[in-house]
Order: sequence, then structure tokens, then C-alpha cells
Amino acid sequence: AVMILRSRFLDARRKRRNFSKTATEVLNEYFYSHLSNPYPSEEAKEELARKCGISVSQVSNWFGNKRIRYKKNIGKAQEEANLYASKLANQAAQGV
Amino acid sequence: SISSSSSSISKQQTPPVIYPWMRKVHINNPVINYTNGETKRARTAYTRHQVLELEKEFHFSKYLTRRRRIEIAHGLVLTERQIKIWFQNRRMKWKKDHKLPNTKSKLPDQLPAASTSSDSS
DNA sequence: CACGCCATAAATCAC
DNA sequence: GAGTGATTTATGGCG
Repeated sequence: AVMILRSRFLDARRKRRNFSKTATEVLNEYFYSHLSNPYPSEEAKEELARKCGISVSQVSNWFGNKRIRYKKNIGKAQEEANLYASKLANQAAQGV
Repeated sequence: SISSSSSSISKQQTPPVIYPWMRKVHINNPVINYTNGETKRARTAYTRHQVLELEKEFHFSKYLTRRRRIEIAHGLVLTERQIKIWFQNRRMKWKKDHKLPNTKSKLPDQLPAASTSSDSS
């Protein structure tokens, strides 16, 4: 009985924390700069994980959720898409 | 430096471009639509009993013989395919849990007893 | 050929 | 209550 309660409280889902703003920023930049095929390779995932300070699994989760939720609401996501598009254009202009 | 060479200067301006990956792919038969216009794929949630039994079986053995699979399927009122898939998924999960969670995990093997964790039951 | 592994989809959970 | 990270069912490709 105690074990049940323990496991329920230790369940990873229940102590969820949002990623840092910069991490989300990095992930979104990758996503929108690869909008035609937002499927990062294993190596790319590792690099993203490193840059974001999260695990590769978490990167995979993020892209899985992002893809599904993007295509469930393509119209609404356009704002964000444009936002990151201009951000990238700005970076490119500065030769980043 | 793996900077993507895909410097496609495509016209921005809210492109209603629908790339192939954006299309729904698993929209097969099992769709349930209630009065609303929504048509969703049904994803059956297994009962506690079913999961418990499956988990028990998995603990006994990570792999199933054809024979055992049939028995379980009948016992839990699931298809053989569902049993097979469940074990595959379970094996994947097992791998994920048992691979080195690198050196930064903060597993509470010894929780800070300072806080007054008033555990009651 | 049936089955396992794997990445992923899609729905759903839990916070 | 929507948002979001994680988990649970389910598919398809490839070996």
C-alpha cells in the first residue's frame, strides 16, 4: 500500500517543470528553421540536449509534442513561426 | 560546426505551406466522433487489472511464447496483437529506465529529512 | 514469414 | 483552464 503511494509520488510526470526560456528558445529556433522536416538526427538531438541542459529523451519528447501540436493548429502557430522566422533572418543578417 | 547549409531564402509572410509531415497519418478506422465535428483515433486505456497482470507477467519474463501470449490475451480480453505490442513497448521502457541515466540524476535515495514531511496514511 | 527493435504518432495524464 | 512535459496505446519500416 505504501509502495503504491510512493510510486505515485515519485512518478516523473508529477513533478513536472517547464524548461528554461533559453532552452525553449533554442528548440524553437531549430524547429522553425527546419519546418520542412523537423526531425533532428540523433547527433543533432545530442547537441540540442547539451545546449539546453536536458536529456536526449526530453529533446525527443519536445519534438514529438511540438510536431503534433503544431499540426493540430497550424493557423495559430503561424505567429510563432513568423516570430522565429524574423529572428533567424535577423541572425543571418548579422552573420551568426 | 554543423551549420545547416539549407539557407533556403523562401518567402516568409505566413506561408500556408503544408509539408508532408504535417498530414495526419494514423487516421484509420478506429475513429469515434461524438456529435461534435471531432473525429479522433481511439486509444484504449487498459484497466488497472490488465496492466497489473501484464506487469506481473513481464516481471516473470521479458519475452512471450506464442502459447503464453494466447493465454494472456484470453485472460485479459485483449487481442494477441495488443499483448505483443504491449510487451514491445514495455521492453523499450525497460531499456530507457535501465540505461545509464548519466551522472546528473538527482534520485532522492536519501531525501533531506530536515523538512517536516508529515507523511500520514 | 512472424517477430523484435526502433522512431514516431496520437491521445491522454498530471501538474 | 490552457500549457506543457511525460507516459501510454498503436503504427510502420526495416532487419
